[in-house]
Amino acid sequence: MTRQADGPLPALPCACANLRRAARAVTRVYNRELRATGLELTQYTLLMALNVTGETTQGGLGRLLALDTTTLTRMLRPLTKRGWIAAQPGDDRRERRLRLTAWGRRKLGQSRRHWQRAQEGLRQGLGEPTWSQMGKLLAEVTRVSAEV
Amino acid sequence: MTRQADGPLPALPCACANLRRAARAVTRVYNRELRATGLELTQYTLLMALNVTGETTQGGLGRLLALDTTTLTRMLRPLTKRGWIAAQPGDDRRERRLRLTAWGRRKLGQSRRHWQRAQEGLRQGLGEPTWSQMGKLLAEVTRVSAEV
DNA sequence: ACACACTATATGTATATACATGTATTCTAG
DNA sequence: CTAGAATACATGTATATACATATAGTGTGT
Repeated sequence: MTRQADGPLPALPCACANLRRAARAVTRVYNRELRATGLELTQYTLLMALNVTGETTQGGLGRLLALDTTTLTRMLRPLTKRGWIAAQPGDDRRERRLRLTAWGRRKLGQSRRHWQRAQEGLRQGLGEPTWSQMGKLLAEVTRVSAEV
Repeated sequence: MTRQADGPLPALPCACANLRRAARAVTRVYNRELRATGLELTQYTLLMALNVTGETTQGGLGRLLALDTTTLTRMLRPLTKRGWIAAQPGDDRRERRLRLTAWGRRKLGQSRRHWQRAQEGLRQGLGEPTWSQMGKLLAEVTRVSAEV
């Protein structure tokens, strides 16, 4: 990306644009650290989420991440291909039940310290009060947007 | 998207994942309102940004939006195709100078009230103090992430 | 003027993301 | 039990996004 020396970026009139711009900027920070692992932030997120939930369905994962389930169909493909996530039909045979494989857990474990460098860097850059404010704020924004 | 009745989504351990999840949820709110206009939020954002800056270069627009300039090459294509944005080489002939056309300004004007419905809905849903907190917070997050 | 570093954008490739629609499966009213 | 509604996921299609690399243009030191 083209870097800049122009000081802080002016706020945009659109809250959504500001949010997406922030997401791009932050994603770059995390991806830079994760580069060494061969995982991208979004892929790390899927493994992390599955590790948190334990076995779940594609729809359940999509709801947790506020991701369209049909988007997940394709996002999961490279991860199942590489053997980090396993999928099999559930008792309700429309469902795909997803779980981390042993390899997936290992991959997640090996990548965690890289992820953590990014996360700690951001936390330090923001400072503790701002950091925890961000957590609360994002939860609230997501809640409000999802319930509309 | 699959809707949910599960109450608030649990926070994820990763700040970037939380940020991206919020961005997806909020983007859906805006896109729902913008649907009637034939513009998507990201396209509205480009028109809005060009309207704010006036004539600028592709690189300048990318820096403003924290978007890779090579990403813009393709994001701009449908908008120039439809005649809302005009591009021509600058005095420095490597540059593409971009500007809103009259049509583009009109399109932006016609779409503004739809955009505003989304923005006002979100603002009301969050309440004024949280709303302005969000503005400051996103500015800070973007600044910190961009300067690393 | 020239060689070389530097900059701005384009292209190749891969993933992320959503919506409309299709298909298989499950549920439910009668 | 069955017809039709509802659900879960897959596919088609379009845009969003980034990075590596290619190309063309600019600036600079000698």
